[in-house]
Amino acid sequence: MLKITAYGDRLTDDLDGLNWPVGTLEMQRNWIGRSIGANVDFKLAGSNDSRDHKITVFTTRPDTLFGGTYVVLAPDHPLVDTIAVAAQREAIATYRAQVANRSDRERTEEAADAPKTGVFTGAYAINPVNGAQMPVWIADYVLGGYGTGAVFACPAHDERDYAFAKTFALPIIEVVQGGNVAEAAYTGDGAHVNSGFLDGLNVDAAKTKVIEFLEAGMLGEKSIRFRLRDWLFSRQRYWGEPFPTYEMPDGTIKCLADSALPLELPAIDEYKPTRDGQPPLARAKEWLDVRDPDTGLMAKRETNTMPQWAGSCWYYLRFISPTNDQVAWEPAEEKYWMPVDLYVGGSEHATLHLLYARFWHKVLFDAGLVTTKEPFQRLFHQGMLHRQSFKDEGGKYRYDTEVEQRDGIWYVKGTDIKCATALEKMSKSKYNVVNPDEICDSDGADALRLYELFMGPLEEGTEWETAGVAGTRRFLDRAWRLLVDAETNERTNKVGAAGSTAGSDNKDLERALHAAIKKCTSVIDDLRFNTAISEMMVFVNEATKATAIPYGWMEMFVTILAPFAPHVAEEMWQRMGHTTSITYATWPAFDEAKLLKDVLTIAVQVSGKLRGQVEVPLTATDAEIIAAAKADAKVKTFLEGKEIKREIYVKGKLVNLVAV
RNA sequence: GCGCGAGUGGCGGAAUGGUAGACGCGCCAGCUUGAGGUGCUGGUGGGUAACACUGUGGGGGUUCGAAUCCCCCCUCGCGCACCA
Repeated sequence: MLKITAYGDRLTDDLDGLNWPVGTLEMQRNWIGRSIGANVDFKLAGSNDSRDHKITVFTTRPDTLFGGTYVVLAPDHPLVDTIAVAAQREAIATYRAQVANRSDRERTEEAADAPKTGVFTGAYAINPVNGAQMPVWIADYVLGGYGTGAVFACPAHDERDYAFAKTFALPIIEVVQGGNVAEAAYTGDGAHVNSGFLDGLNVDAAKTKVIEFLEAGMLGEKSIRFRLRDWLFSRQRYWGEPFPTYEMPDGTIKCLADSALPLELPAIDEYKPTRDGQPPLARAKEWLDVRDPDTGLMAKRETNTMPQWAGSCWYYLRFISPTNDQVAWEPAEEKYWMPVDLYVGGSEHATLHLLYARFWHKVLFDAGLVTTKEPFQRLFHQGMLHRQSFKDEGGKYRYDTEVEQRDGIWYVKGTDIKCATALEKMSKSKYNVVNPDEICDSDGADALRLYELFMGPLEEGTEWETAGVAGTRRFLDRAWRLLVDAETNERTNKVGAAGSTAGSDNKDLERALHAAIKKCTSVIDDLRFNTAISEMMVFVNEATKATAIPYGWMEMFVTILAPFAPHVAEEMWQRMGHTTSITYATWPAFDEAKLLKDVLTIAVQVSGKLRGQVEVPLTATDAEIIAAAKADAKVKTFLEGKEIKREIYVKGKLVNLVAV
């Protein structure tokens, strides 16, 4: 077991400084599930309480103690047998049997207001805040494994307790104002009532005050609980890192000496557990026996292996010093590289790998082996590609090449076996993957890569459409032909020799170039590549129409294309006469001034509706622009007979004439 | 049930308070071609002869102006689920 719960607070609090998707941060918080509340002791009442038994409950709402009307134990709570009165024992036994019969599935599909079941134990507990006697019940909505396995119920302000109280006609006492407890539990904030020394306080203030009261009277204390459980870190499988430990005849566990590392998996004949239920490693009879160098005694190796996480929890650290086999990583390099600046990975890791790795990293931090408290500063989830899948009547998935459509219905080819279709994430097991090798063969790795980036925002995931690759392929072909004649495979003279400035009076082309540079520059940090590719397409479309392209402009274009289509860009770079890789080319700077047109095109609205467009010189004053807008023939017809109440000018964009 | 995210042409998607539909796929037309494909040029939300008009899941609101902000609802995806 690894004591991950000991890090629950830090794993929650340290999320605050991370640049992660908000949904993922939320999922981690929920998974760790920190609840801040109190443990409260309830003494047992009645004649049979000569023994010093008490029930400790955990609650996040100690402020509602005055509204407590009964206490519930989990059916398997150890006190049940002790406190149950004789008359109820049979009913309790029956109920426990019933609960044991319910499947996990049944249990987990239920919600807070699900129908409640339970049995009275016959015992009573005393409410520590007011001395009230409260019946003690058992019910399966209280879980033995969470908190203390016991709760006090305040039906007025908890949905589950409310449903239970209604079922068994238990009293409901309002202690927080704001809802209508005759109809439903009220879980919001409000002033306390019927609560003695808490009356008038809101929830937060009342919590603080009641915890002070409990602690002063030795009746309970503040308590933090986690939904997260400690981590069982062993598996009864072959394929996992073996634990470098062994068990001495007296049962003590020892670690292998450094000189005996690394411990490698032994070869075995069958990767299955043994007949008597031992893990597969128990099959390696000779490997199992090891002599303890200290005592000379024979000992047994551990047969469990580590789970898959053992490697994924620290591989990023090993990547820092991959060729050094003397240390796991070098401290100086760790200092230089850590934390990971950008981690791109699927959201399916949100609560497992990403939590486990953070935990290991914190343990290593406490041991002084890493210098950052968090491993992954920025996290980005790429979306998943989806594609149509086909499943035949027998439930077997089929490849798209195995099916055909007749009269709008899909069949397995040449048969009458119908197929259901669904849009699902691409997966080998769903037979709906597209083999990227085939696309590389037909259209090239650059066209494939470009299309994947062009499909939409990287984090969103979308439907794969193979036909779309044609678009990025066409774009690359067109870019290539700016430079190379398709027929002769020779340099075109559209782009002149190095230094050529022919075509530099083409303002539209220059604007498209600088717009593309600007976009490519900004999107690389944001990982929003799709719009950058659009801008490069605009440039290529413009350049295709141009008769000449200045050499320097072409160089800039090829440079910004390189990160997106490295192979084509590299070849274009060479064709332009370069002898060193484009990787070393300087990233071009864009010029804001070159993004401007010679004239401003101003949209003209009348009362918020677009009615015309006017072109004005860049030097026009606001007043001149508004005058030009009013003078537009089409605009005039909409102003006819109306009075202009307001004139709004949005710099460089539009004029809105509000007229009635 | 709770939490997070998303709904825009035939399709993928642009635009995050200022001309909705950039760019691409598909489709239509013209040129090129013996033909087909490729390539090039133009067109393509709906509606209309043309305008007016209409249009970003639905309803309401704020604003001179809303896909964008606010409120209610619907649908879909992901996660968690009787956690006291």
